[in-house]
Amino acid sequence: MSEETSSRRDAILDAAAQLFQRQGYSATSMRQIARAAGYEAVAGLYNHFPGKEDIFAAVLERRAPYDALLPVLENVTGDTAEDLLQNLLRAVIPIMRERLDFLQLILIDLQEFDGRLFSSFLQQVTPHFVGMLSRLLSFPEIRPDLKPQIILRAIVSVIIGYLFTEIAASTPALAHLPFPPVVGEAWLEGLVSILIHGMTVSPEGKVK
Amino acid sequence: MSEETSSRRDAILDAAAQLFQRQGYSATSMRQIARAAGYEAVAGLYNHFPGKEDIFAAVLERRAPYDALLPVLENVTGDTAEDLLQNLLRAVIPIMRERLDFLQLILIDLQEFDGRLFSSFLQQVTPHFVGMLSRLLSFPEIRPDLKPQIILRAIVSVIIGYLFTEIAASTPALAHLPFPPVVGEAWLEGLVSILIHGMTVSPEGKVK
DNA sequence: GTCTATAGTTAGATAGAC
DNA sequence: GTCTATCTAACTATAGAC
Repeated sequence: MSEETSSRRDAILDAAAQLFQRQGYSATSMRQIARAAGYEAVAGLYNHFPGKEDIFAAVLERRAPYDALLPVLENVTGDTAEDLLQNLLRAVIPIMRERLDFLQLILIDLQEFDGRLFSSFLQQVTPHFVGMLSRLLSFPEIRPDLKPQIILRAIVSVIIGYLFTEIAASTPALAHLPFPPVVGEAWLEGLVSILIHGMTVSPEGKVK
Repeated sequence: MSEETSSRRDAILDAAAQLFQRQGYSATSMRQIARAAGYEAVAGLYNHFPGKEDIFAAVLERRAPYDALLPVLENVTGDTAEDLLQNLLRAVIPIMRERLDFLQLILIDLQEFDGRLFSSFLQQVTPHFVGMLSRLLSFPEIRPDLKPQIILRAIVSVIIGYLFTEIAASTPALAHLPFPPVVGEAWLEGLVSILIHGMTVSPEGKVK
């Protein structure tokens, strides 16, 4: 494997990633990938990968945000539960937002390969998530009536939901809401605030 | 259009829906649809639909949960904001959970057709969602510092995130969490409670 | 390692008998 | 409306010259 071949390999993966995201897996042909990667003919691809599925697997592995995500889950801290949660979401959501391409690839994996590659991603990430969760639960102000599983699912749900509404918000269909647009970090801050404090103020000023 | 042809048409749509969900759009062939619908040959399909894209569009339209969703958004009420929110989520989430098939079809639409059909769905649903939101905002205990757009997005995010973690929870990769399983309605109740009250108890017993 | 050429298969769609 | 038969085009993958 010389330096030339590895840069060719990278060109293939970059081209394939773009095409898979735009068109899906089955709708993207080996010929399209070859041409986008600078080849005249399909056959060149088979010098680097055994087949189409292997290209997709390599693309997904390459785009997985392990490098950015795992250190955050390992190291995020805070003086209070609120502080920790804010630091977590303010770190994780921008990471995932910059990798919406990875999210799209995961969706393809769920449809075309029954989520096999996604499962392997989850198995590598969840232990780190659980470590973060135990630090969060050690704070006394966390409501004792909430089970850890439910807190974990709520956090993950908000992250996923935020990313999806981010995609949906870019479609023209949602341009007709009778509200002025909210820009930048305000979205994230509002969501964090709701997750931590809720959207209501209890009449007694006391929660539950 | 006799009764026979319309039942044939239904058979085609049911067969196509299953195949599209399992395999995606491009990976599902007209021949597969024809056989699953009881035809010996492909040509039979073209007596009912001009082409493959038209079959997919008809499938999506047929599976869209307008009938169950719109009345809920129109009519849901409550004595307090908490009551209204609980009633809303407890009605909407089971509806969507029973229609996870629709969610999968939407994902296909996002990949294969740039979300064109999803946009049309959103345009029909969002006005009803906004109507519900204005009733919610009329309650005095809703935190005045939260903008309506952010509350709306938080609600939608939680619904979407809940549905996705529902799918992810069914994969074997998540069977190894060091927690006992939570069953049934407890998931939903916990999520609603967090959305309304947050996951922390403020030290002063006062929000923000 | 990259090319030309092509094998072998399958795709969506159609013509015409019945 | 459903069938048999078939068209044209595209697909993944490979063999072999260079």
